Amino acid sequence: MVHEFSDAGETRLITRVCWAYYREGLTQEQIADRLDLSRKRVIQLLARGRSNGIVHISVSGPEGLSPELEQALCERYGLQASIVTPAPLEGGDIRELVGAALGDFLSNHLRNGERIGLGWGGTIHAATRSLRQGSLRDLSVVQLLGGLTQRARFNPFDNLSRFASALGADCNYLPAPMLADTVEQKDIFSESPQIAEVMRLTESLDVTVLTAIDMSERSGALEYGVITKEEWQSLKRANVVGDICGHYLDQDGRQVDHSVARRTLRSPFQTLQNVDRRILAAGGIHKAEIVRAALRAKMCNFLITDEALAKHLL
Amino acid sequence: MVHEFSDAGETRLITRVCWAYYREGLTQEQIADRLDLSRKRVIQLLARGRSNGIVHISVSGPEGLSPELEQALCERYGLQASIVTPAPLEGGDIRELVGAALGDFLSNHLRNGERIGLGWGGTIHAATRSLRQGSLRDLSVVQLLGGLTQRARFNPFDNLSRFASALGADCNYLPAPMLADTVEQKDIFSESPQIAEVMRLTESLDVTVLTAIDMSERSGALEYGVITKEEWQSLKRANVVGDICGHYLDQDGRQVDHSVARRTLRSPFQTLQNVDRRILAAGGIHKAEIVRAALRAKMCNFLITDEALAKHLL
DNA sequence: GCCGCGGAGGCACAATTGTGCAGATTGCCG
DNA sequence: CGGCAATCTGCACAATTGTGCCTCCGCGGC
Repeated sequence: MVHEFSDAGETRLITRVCWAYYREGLTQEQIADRLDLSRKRVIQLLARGRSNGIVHISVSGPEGLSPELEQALCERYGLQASIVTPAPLEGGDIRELVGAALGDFLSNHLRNGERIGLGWGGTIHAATRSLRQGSLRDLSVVQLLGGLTQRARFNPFDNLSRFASALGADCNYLPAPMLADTVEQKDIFSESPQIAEVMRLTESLDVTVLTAIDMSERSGALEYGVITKEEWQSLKRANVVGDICGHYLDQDGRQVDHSVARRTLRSPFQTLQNVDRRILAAGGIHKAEIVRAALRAKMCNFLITDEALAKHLL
Repeated sequence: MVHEFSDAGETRLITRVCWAYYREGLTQEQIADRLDLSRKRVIQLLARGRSNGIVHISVSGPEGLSPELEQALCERYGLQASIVTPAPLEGGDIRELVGAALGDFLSNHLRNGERIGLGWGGTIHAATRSLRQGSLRDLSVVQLLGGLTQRARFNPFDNLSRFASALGADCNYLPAPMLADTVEQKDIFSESPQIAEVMRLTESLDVTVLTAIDMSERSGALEYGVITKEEWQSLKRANVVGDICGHYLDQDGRQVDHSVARRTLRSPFQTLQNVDRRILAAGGIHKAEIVRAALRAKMCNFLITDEALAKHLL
């Protein structure tokens, strides 16, 4: 975490080693000999190459991963495309898998010069590790909702910076808390020139990458202290099933007017709806309700999810 | 080679296994247990997934593989882009490496619905193994020059069919010999409706994938019996340094009028020049002269090559 | 100068992967 | 029905890869 940006020579070496290993098919030992490195170091360089996107491994059949489910989701909910990752054979973190699929998808889907709005969460965090380096130029990334104060495991700021650095994109932070203490405070933030400027950027996005927060006990909202237990209970009483980038929805996809919602600093609903390509990535059955709500509200036209959730939605 | 197209269930299983291995990170043994397969079979399925593009491994730094050389080539020869693969650490077949880079590049570069003209040779053969499956739709591939009669290792027909099946593209064969016995014979072929129709297709290509044949002793032209030893000598005397898809050039990139050239059945020079994106993939210093000639003639605006040849060109 | 810290190399061992071989099974053909 | 060929399985072994541990070295603080 300390030297996020290692020097260029290092990157060079990683590329060379990864090429020799994955393309030329040499063994680690051969590479170590030829390049005069220890085998240990070769292993380490390979690992780094994999984790920062110099090496990119994608898996996809001719018609996608789970053709029927993908097809069915598209038809049922009027999506432009969807990706359904196979159910994990072994426990494993679903966010890793869905995130990997998201990263893959974005690597192929984005075009030079596009502006991307970014949500936050474990899924996006995982996606950064699957973004392919190179190829794309002049991207910029914009934060869609405020940050968290404490150093949580997944912080929108951290999310954004990793994502941007993986793509070599410009970074537009929204330097404000996700949830203000009062509506008045939120308004003060919103009206500050810096924040208003970033908000304006969200009016000309090419793509959004959205994430869903659910209201279950294991919800990230509680886990990372976005909201208090009391707020959580209050939201549940108001029939909220979760939120998409700070927009709280009931099970039919209607926005719920609630104190928490009014105090949340994020790009407005209409602005998000106007974006051409809206990608929602979420996995795990505990997110079924909120994802269904998002689909009903047409908040996304691309869905990336896992087999279990896909089946629940159909 | 027998069951080129294995049944869909097989493909399905491969995808599943590859996903579990490369994405979930399970060991082969775990996968064998969960899916009730022998470990041997898992290994085999993984290998098949890699070789037919279900699994795709790409290696590329943030600015490409050899940024300086790539940059320099673009400037010197007015290319839109170029890719230079690192020099192999160990012997190894250069065509495999350049071909892999070509496959990679095409996987990212092609767009839905495009029509691709295809040359032939070991490089293209290798590229088919690096084409990523899925993502692309409604492509079609057109053969740019005639085929060979004997079952050589790399036959344009074989090349084309592998390439097309890897991309799920339509296939347009040019059912005629690459080199006719006489000019009259060639004309008869050219005028036959079937062949004329395919030739017409080459007038509306979006992309061409060209290959260079050199005139050295180890040239593919001799190796695969395209031309006889006598013709080879005669071409050399006429200052021919090689050919690009049946167009024989001297070292300055001028077309050479020679009996062999006149008898070769291929898409005309002007037609090829009119194509928007013209990709030439060739590696190895023995191809330096013909590649330089091709660059001078502006036959390509994308070049994929290896480090050794790139340095020779600069 | 001394100490502690962090990174890199070397070594050894464990896990994983690749491959060859004998034997069983399947399906096809005569 | 028997034989044959192709394929799969289980097993064993070799190669490759991953990891922990110890040591050495350089560096900065005290």
